[in-house]
Amino acid sequence: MGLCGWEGWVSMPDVKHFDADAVLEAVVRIFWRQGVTGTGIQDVVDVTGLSRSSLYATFGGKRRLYLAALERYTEQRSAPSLERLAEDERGLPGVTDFFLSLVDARCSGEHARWGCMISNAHVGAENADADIRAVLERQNDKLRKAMYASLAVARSKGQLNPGVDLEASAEFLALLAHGVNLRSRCGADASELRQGVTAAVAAITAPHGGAGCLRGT
Amino acid sequence: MGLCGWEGWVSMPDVKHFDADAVLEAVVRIFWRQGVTGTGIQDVVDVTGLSRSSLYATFGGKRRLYLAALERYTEQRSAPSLERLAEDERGLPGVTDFFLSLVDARCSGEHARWGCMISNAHVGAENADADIRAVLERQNDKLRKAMYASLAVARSKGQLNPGVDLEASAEFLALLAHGVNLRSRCGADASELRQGVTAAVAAITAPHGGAGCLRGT
DNA sequence: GCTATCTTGAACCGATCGTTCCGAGATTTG
DNA sequence: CAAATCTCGGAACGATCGGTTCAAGATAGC
Repeated sequence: MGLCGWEGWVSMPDVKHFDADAVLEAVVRIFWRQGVTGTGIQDVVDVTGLSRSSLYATFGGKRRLYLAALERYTEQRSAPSLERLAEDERGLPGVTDFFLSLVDARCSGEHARWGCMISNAHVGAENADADIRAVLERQNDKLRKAMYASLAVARSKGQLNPGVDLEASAEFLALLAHGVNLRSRCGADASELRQGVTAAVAAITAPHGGAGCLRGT
Repeated sequence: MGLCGWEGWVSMPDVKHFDADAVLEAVVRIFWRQGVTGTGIQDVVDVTGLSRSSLYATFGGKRRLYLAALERYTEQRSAPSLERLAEDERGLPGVTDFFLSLVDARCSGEHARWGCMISNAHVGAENADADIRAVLERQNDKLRKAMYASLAVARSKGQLNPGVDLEASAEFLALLAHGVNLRSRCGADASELRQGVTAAVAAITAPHGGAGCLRGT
């Protein structure tokens, strides 16, 4: 913005007096918890500690601010676990781990009952914005593709029930993740959620050593 | 309110000039679409056609108004399909029908892309209210119990995979329904959602005549 | 120190928030 | 018709909304 290199010389009389990254993280947290309509600029001012003018000079406005926070969330919070899932070489155990750690993250620790910022954005008025909706759609694609990758590994390892459709099951597991995120906002028991996701993974598991196929007892 | 029968006589000079039920239905629709934080009293005035004073005299305030709308939604929109599911005697076909008609209702027709008012309320700031949260929890219980009932029928008919846990699977299908509701708000394809829910039901289906269990070809 | 640039807090803008109040008009009873 | 009572439209309440402006303070290079 200031150092656009006009013709050789440029002055830099002052620098930002705050850590823009730390500020954005605080913004993520409040939008994550309260949503965009539930959060006022004053709230953002309060949690970041900087002034309205600095906020607007740096980010531009509520819409741009939320968009920046949403992108940061996807990169820092969502993408890592999705990549871990997509690159997991274990198959179904990777899927199970994904869901169990999801339940943990949603029900305990610092962000308990906050849900997922992506899932939350599906419901709020923010989904009317095309740019925001594009982020949500892109992230949902990532989730589904990560699920598909792990399911494909599971198939190659013979962990999957023969009748399981990879594409459709990836979709259904993605929907399940959204359901977990949503229910966690209302204080759902972690054990209940664990039961649910465990049952879902068990349902697509091949009837080898696990449950199922026991006939006499 | 007016006819509390003091001492034999009571006056009734005027009656309400509007259909309270029709008004509440309009309130349901706007809260359903926009949520509680996204809807102003002015919006309610606009869609109902009556004035602020009548609104407050009849319902009491925004909180009470939303609560009344939420209860009406559960009775008129949610409960019927849940009861149909719970009393369905077909087993898994009943579950499939529930999900397919859910997808239809969420993706087409008058209320397309509105999601479910119950699911939506999980995300909004309204879930901080104890009374509202009680409604959400009660309704989620109904959903899970209805699923359980249909799964129990399915088991008795031998439609279920032997390893399927009724309780846990009811939970997982309830989560799936929330996922469908949530994704529909972002414009998810009906065909995608149908694929997902179909795969979920297929996963718990016994390997009889359907998919699965085909060994040679 | 001087100057240029950026940061920042405070004030202000029009609009909207949820809520309250009152007068005018409608309606039922005697 | 007259009296009593309720309804309801509209104005107005104070507070907060998102957004802008501006002068004073801080910081850099000269």
